[in-house]
Amino acid sequence: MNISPPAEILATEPKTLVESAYRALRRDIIEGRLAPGEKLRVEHLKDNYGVGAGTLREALSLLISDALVVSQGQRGFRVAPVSLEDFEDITQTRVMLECDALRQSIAMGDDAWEANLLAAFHRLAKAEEKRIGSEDREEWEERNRIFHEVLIAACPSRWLKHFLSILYQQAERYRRMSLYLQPIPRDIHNEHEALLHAAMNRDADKAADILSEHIRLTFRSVQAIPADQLNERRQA
Amino acid sequence: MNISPPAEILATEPKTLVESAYRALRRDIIEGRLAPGEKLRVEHLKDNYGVGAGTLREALSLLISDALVVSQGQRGFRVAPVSLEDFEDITQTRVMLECDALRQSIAMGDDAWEANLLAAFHRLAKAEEKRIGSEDREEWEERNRIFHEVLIAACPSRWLKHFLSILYQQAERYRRMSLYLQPIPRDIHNEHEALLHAAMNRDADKAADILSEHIRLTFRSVQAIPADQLNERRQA
DNA sequence: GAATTTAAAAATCTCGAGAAAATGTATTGA
DNA sequence: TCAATACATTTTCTCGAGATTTTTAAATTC
Repeated sequence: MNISPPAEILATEPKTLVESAYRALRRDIIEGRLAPGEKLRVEHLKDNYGVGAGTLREALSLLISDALVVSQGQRGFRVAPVSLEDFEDITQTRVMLECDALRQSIAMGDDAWEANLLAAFHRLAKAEEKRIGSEDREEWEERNRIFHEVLIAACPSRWLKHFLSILYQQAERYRRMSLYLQPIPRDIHNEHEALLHAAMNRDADKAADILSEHIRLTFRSVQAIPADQLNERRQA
Repeated sequence: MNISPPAEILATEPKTLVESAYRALRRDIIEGRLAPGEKLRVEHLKDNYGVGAGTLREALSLLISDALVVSQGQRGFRVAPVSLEDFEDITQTRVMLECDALRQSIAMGDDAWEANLLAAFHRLAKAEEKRIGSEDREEWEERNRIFHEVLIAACPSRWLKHFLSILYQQAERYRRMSLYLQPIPRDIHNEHEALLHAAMNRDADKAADILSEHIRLTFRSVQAIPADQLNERRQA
């Protein structure tokens, strides 16, 4: 068997230097190597990413779409700041949109959707087994994202899915702060499994309830982070 | 009296050439001077907007945030295409988000919000009186946007408002196609007035109903446009 | 000592030219 | 006639250097 997620979810090759720099920067921001609020000096960064100044500026402009970078005219770029208030907003907005998208997806999903969902869950479960503090962390992150995307893949609204992809990215940035600090992670596997079964049984109400709680739990674990550690840089 | 809308809604001066080009391009796309799907050649456009190639590329990158421009690596930029399917999606998503935001705004709005709302409606009404086919059209567009923004201004969710501003821009692009072609506009004034009163009376259900219908009516008038006129360029 | 002014330094913003890729056209061969 | 290949043109992408603005620091004044 060769079950794989839908093509539009798989990452495509970067064709230009702008896109490479864009992805590298996005990774560094989401994973916290560039600290929230940090100033992004073009002259300094262009060496790190091996591109020219104009190219880097373009990549930074693209990151404004994702609200991972902010800029004010003549005062350069900064990593978007973080706050508990902001993450609460992200969480609530995401609950509303993702539940709606999930209901639509459950209502419209066909056999292929079910198959993709099952496959995505399986891939995620495999990554969860060996996740204990290794470098498979990135693998798990990727598969978790795909599972959530496949869940709502059958929702026909492109705009809803577009907004959710932005919110997911934002949430991942906060979530990593929690997982990085928290020694005892909650049992995410069971939540995913319950979500899978509710979706496969086409029980939209139950699935939406589980998803809401799933998203809100992440907020609570971030809420527990000491405020002064929220803006810290991680790793090099 | 010097009642004016909240500062964050008022347009700020462009401080850089990138921003100027960004705004000029955005205007030209929304108002249809650059046709949907049209190729945006940097070498050709940089003269029209009086900036260098790099600067124009940066402005185009910013327009990707607004989903008014699309790009594929090594194949340049294009004006985002339009379709009835897309506008239906925009409409539905906007109905959901804007009604939710309106309910929150009605629940949280204070006296200042009421005053701003009343003022915004008054300014809009004045523009509606003399709107019949003159160049005050742009004035009306601006005041219509501000009225809708003030309606939901008391909603505390920044993300909701951010997404709505994107959707509003998109909808405006479609709406202009309809108003440009349609000789008999519907009575938008009464819809706005009913919306104002429901909001001032804090009747969230009624306000949401009116707003839903208000947004959906726009979709229907665009639906009536012949398909072959949807992708046409307007004016020079 | 605090606040304003002045000057130096750093960073941003901007442009035009060159390298890489894609598009369009002509040529060749079946 | 059609398909495939090779060439020429167009366009995109990329870089480094110069102009403008902001930031930093020191010096002056009250």
